[in-house]
Amino acid sequence: MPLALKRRRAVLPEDKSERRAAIVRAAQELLARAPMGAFSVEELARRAGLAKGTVYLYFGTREEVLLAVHGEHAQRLFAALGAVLDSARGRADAVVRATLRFVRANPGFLPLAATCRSMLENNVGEQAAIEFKLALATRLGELGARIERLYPGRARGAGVALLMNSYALMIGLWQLADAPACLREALKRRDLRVFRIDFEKQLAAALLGLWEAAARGSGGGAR
Amino acid sequence: MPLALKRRRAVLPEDKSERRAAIVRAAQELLARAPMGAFSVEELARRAGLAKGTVYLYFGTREEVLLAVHGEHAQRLFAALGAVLDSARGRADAVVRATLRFVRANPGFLPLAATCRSMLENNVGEQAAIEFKLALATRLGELGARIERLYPGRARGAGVALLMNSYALMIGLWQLADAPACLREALKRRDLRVFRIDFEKQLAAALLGLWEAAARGSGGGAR
Amino acid sequence: MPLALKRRRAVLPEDKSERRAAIVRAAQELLARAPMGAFSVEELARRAGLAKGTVYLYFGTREEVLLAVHGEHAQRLFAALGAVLDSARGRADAVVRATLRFVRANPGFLPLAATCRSMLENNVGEQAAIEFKLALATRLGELGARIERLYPGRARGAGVALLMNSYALMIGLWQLADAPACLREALKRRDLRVFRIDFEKQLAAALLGLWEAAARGSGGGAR
Amino acid sequence: MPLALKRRRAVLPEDKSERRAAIVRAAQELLARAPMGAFSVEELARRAGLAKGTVYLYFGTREEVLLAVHGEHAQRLFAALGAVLDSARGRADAVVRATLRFVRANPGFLPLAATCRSMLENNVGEQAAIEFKLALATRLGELGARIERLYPGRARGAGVALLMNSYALMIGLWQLADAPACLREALKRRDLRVFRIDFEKQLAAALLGLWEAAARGSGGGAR
DNA sequence: AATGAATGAGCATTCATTCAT
DNA sequence: CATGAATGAATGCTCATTCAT
Repeated sequence: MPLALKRRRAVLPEDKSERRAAIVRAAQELLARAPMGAFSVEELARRAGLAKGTVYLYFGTREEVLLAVHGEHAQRLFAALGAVLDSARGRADAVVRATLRFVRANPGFLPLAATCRSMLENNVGEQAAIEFKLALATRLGELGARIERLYPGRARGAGVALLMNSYALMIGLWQLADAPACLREALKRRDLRVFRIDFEKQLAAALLGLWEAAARGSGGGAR
Repeated sequence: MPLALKRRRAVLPEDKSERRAAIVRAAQELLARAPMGAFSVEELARRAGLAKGTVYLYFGTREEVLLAVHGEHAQRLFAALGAVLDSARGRADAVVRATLRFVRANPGFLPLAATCRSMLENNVGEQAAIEFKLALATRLGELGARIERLYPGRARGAGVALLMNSYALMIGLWQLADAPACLREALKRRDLRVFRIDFEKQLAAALLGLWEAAARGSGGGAR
Repeated sequence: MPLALKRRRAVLPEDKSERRAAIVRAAQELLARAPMGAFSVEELARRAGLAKGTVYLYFGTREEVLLAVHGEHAQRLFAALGAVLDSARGRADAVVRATLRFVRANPGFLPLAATCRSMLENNVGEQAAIEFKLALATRLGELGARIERLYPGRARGAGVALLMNSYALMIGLWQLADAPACLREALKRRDLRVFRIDFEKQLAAALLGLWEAAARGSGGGAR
Repeated sequence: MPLALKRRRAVLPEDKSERRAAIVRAAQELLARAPMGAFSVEELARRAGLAKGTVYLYFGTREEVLLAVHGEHAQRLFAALGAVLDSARGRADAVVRATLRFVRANPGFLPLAATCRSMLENNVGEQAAIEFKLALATRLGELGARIERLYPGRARGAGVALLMNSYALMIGLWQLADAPACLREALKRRDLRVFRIDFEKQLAAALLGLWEAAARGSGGGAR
């Protein structure tokens, strides 16, 4: 005699992916509060209105949920960039503005992205990891190709490299710029002023350099 | 009732810092084997030939040991860059070569650097965090200033910004490029070839772009 | 990856409280062997045939288990006193005899009672502490009221005060009288004979004085 | 080459006992701040202006220091009672007043007394335990005898028993009455008002009953 | 005698994951 | 499918005590 009220079962495929999405959504909300994957599966399940075990029907491990969140972020970022490639024909300043807009609108993105690799390293099934990478790979390839078409004369692979360098700058600078709570106070000291980084400004400048160079055809064309 | 053959006591200040250094060294060795701070204090102490409690005489928490390792890495990197600014007058290709040489010679550097922020966030005393940042700040400031002298006409702060962007690129690209063990195999798939990144090549190209631009005076000069 | 032969699950509320009771019982057994809460949660769980983590499904901390044991003792003592108030109409000698009988039958009671306060101080959640006190408060109030009805003319609160004084005497005298192991031998010395206390005899005499006075109406009626 | 400034050596016996006393004094100060032996040997030594190791030249274990503090408290209490037996010829109300005055003046006394037995149980050498008890035994015997002389007609041992019962009441009631920090708030609840004990009032009443009965010759005369 | 560096036993607690119901 | 009770591995840190200097 089960005492708890069980959720209606998700039988249809669409119900299932809706449930899966609900979990990802709950994770995003939790991530917005406290940065980094600092929530328990218990919390996640509660927030999604499910039982702990149910989460494991849709995801293999806790980290796979985070990976899904990250994947969704990434898709959204790709979409934003794709849009700007269309609308602004890849003008560097437009790309940079779009990127910053995205970062601002998704406060959970950078903290999560910064820990993405250790997540994969730690506790993600091979299947899930491959699927994640696969989804990225496709979009990344497309986007890279479009960039190469916009900036003709670039080496094969220059578009993807540009995207990757941009991504690397974002997460790298964020790690540098986002002061941990325990240092908030100390950063006011004069001798630590080098670390009072205006993240957006510095990122904007760096990205601009990258994309303008790409547009002009100098540098960055690895691979 | 503690009872064991004890290490010779470190009474003099120089002995003490030698002992401290021994702990850092042991941590570096451990870090070389298994990536990321995946060693227990037990292991660390054993490797340093000390008792667990002794580690806590020299460091406040396990993470502070890691921070010290990272700090030492960073100093070494600064030294390498400083040398090349002297010898090669800051020529971009020399800087890039020195950077790659450093990265190759210190395999523990990037994995640790990539987790540095979450380390600070998690379990490091304010004191230790400040000292760490302080040591960096000084060197960073010096190095930045020297760069600005080499590349005249740059905005105030352009040197430090260049260094930070370089650092960000390094750790960002590494996170992107260094495939977790569980993906080694899968990366052979054709549809994942975008992620078969030649880290050194791509980093070299990106850094070159950055430093050449700085030398020329275009972009990157935030702050 | 947890893996073991698991206990049958306690799904129904009644099963759950049975499981909870099993833990308390195991603690009592352990307490009987070694005095004072000198057992690890590990031991406790093993004895209860559960995993360590399961203990924490039913209790918030190790100390809350001890508190539950103490609470049960106290309820039993109240029951014994209640019975004798009925059967012997509160005659002092009967109350005293019942008390001694209880103390003898529950060898773990006094050692635990004597440490009860420092337990609460140390590691008990507010919720658990309140529930514990609440359960006591009710019974204590009832019992006190009944005493006041038996010994008419007593001040409001005299019953509860009498019970508290009796309790205080019990644990206070026990602390004085129960020689620690390391003194067993030494107590044979002539010059320490003052400390060779016949606990039961002295407690009986003191309690008798207290209750007779209360019955007669002299003293003790604080609050 | 010892770098620290060492304290002047205590060579003469009087210097030694002065040093010992300094340690006890430091412990008392520490006990006044935070109740129960919640200070580390480190703190104790620092406060006494000594090194940790030095404490162990004068005391066998941390708990032996606490025992010495308790012993001193007890001697002081005995002195106070002795004085009042002289001055007031043992009048019950005077004894009670003196007791309360002592308790008020020595806020560390009751918390320490309440944990005294578990201290002896836990980590006190036999020698130290015997010496402690011996010092008490003598004074207790004397005081008991004087009481018996004041209240003639009492059984042999009635004086000591009265003192012990009084002591037991004190510490027992204190344990009952002194609400742990985590309950301060909750005690305001109406259903917990039984536990809002006015310690001094209840102790005074109980003690008065005890001593008046003793003076009159009824009860309490165990042993 | 005094110092303080070195020792290491000891342990509660969390929480991702499983799987019986 | 959904649930949530049960599991147990995993470990940083404290601090009383010792003893080389």
